[in-house]
Amino acid sequence: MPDNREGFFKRVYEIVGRIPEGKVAAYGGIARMLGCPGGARTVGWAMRSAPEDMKLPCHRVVKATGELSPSHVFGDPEIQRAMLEAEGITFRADGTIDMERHLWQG
DNA sequence: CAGCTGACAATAA
DNA sequence: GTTATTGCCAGCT
Repeated sequence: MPDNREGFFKRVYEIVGRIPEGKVAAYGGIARMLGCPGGARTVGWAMRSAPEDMKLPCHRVVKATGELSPSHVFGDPEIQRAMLEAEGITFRADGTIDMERHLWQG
């Protein structure tokens, strides 16, 4: 495909914005949709640079293991947890998400 | 121009 | 089962 890195951000924003409510996507999962299976870090880095103006549900993007992203990202550790809980995401006793129930695949 | 960093993931010990 | 290390892509310094 023609534009790859040019619209990498846009591509990530689009995928993240397509995550349905009550579901979560892994960084590596999104990277895989983009065609970059090893671009897990790049996806996360794109989120960090993603402006709030996009209203991207970054809280729906978590690690492949089901762990939430580092707390310092949202400012407080319970922010993402509360958001996902409000969305209908179920957490395990470890505080990780049930990827088997909420793992979203494009 | 070259090297480093960063919201990860997978493999090895 | 847990911990440590390496690999990946794109943007910055």
